[in-house]
Amino acid sequence: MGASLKDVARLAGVSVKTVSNVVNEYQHVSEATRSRVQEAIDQLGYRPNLTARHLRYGRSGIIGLALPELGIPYFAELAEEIIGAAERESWSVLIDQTDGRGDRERLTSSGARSRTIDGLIISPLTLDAEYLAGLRADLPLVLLGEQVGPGTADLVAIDNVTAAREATEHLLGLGRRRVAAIGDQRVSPGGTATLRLQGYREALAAAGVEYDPELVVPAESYHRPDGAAAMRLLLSLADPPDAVLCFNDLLALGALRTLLAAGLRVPADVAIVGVDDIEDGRFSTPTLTTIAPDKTQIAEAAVTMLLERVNGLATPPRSVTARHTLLVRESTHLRGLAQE
Amino acid sequence: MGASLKDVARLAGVSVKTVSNVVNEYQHVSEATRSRVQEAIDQLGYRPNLTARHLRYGRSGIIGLALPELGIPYFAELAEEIIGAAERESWSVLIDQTDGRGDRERLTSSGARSRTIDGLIISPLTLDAEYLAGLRADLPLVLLGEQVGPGTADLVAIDNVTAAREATEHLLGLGRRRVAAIGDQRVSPGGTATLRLQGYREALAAAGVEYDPELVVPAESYHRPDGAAAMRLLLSLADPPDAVLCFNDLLALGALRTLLAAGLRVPADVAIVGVDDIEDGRFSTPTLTTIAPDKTQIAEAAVTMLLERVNGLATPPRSVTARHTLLVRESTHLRGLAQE
DNA sequence: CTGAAAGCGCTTACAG
DNA sequence: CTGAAAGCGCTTACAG
Repeated sequence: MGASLKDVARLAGVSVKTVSNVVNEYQHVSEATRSRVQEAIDQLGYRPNLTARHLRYGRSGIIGLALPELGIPYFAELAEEIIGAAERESWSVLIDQTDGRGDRERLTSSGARSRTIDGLIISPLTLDAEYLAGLRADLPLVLLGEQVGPGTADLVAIDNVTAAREATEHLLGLGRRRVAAIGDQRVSPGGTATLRLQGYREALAAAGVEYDPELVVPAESYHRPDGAAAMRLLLSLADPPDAVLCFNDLLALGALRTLLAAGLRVPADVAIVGVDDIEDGRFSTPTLTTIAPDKTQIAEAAVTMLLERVNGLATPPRSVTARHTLLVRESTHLRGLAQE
Repeated sequence: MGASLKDVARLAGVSVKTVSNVVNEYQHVSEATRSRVQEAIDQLGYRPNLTARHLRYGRSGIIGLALPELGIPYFAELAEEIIGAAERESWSVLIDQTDGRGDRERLTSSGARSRTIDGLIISPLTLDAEYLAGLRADLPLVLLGEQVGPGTADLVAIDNVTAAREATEHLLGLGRRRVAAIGDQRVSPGGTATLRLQGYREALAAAGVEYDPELVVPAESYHRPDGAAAMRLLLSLADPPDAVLCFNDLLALGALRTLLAAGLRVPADVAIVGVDDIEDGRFSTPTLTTIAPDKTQIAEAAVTMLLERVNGLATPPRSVTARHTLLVRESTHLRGLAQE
């Protein structure tokens, strides 16, 4: 295949060490030697073998990114940011999709446990403890969005309670009093859904609106069809909602579809807020009001913390709270464009 | 850090070769030896070092996937399929984003040229020749969607001419005669856009409708804002269109937004067709008629062809034409749900 | 059925 | 400023 250091050394008539010095741009190589070596490199089309370099260094230069699925825009957008942040530090990213049919199979077949990664950024949204247990014990880990067990690893997340409270306050501020919530999940006790539900309830309580369990609809997953189905359920109530907080934008877009298909007006009849700020919501009709997490900040914090761990940092687990912003768009704004 | 084969061998009182035999499940290891070795493995928590294995084998077990950006749903969905197909063959996927600000910088900084990959699947939609030139000459390559130069590498794509012709015929079949096209690009002569434009023109010609260059609007990139802007341009014409073929779904969703915001009805006033069948179009209002490429087939063909090359196959470049289907939804179907 | 040794391509003390 | 040698952890002929 390709030429090795040894080949270059032979051709240039120098030692392997000298070639290595040139390749790695070390000082103290005479100009004459350097150019002779460079010539040999060009002539042979030599390229360093990173695998060998990694073996020597005891690391691969690759970090893993474990996500439920890239088909969910929020994760795709986040992956984009994380790959960018990692590349800026000269690291590569290997993506592992964890959701869908057969977590276990995939875990085994892809050899995630012993795979060539120096660290892992993982979004545990739908991950069971089993997945984590299957990982190398010494693998540096950063959790995205959600704690798994107490103080397991570094964490970066937005303040979910506050975010949900602000979104709900916004809906209440429009004068709505039948505010529903879509996306409840009881899988993980301290999970995202639980925190968002808490924020929702805090806002209701502060406004003196009674909490009605009937208005809280769970979602098995956070895709558009789940939101659509949940909204159909809410519309079938004797006293249906006039506003909905959806725990992500995909649920909100599904709910929106159900409302429009039922001939209802958004936001005139029902106002909607989502979470994530995916691009879809900026071009739907009506456009979608949402809580926008600072994805760039999340990606950069995750990569920074992970690389610190990879480089040997040994402090107790840390936690970064990323910024979030409520973006008011047409789905809650009566003078919006597409009101008809 | 972790234990090596040597450590296990020492603890079990056997040679390294024997441990390797056990780990790789070779025949001809006595049951007694096997269990003794297995015990040592468990005790030390030994895991094979893949980097070393890869160095030995002369390959990394990793393939690269170079895409414009994951933020474009079509690419995210395709990446999902490709990662899945690769994992089924026990290969990992490293993603390289090529678009956006500073292709060149990223190419250099990420070391794509010498990176640890055994082969590359690349979607050259927005890639310049420079990127390809920067790659290892001996790197097995599969192109996605679009040829770059004649017979450069294996290719998998749908029949773009036929797909565009069918979509246009569908619009003409609704009785529309002012059929616009959004997404023209003159960057690459034999590129996707050129082929789709050709199919569009063939359909017009076959229906005896005169080709009006005014109705063909270029798009610099294929995002929602490009589609929205192009549609605004079309609406400003003296004789605006009553149907639009968009060269991808994102353009179509952008165009849809412009139409609805302008108070027009879709499809009553203007019918729309896209290409890609991304999930967004299944939940927009109205839902989006589209050409659906068989993404699973594309992913599997690409991975299969690439791995064949990696394994030494040396035939001339091959070409796979993937299936596509026209999915008729509300944006061209008058009796659709959300007509109001 | 098992062992001792070479080598994948690199870097890094250790000499000179 | 440059060389010779060891070693990262693995697999694979080659012996026995």
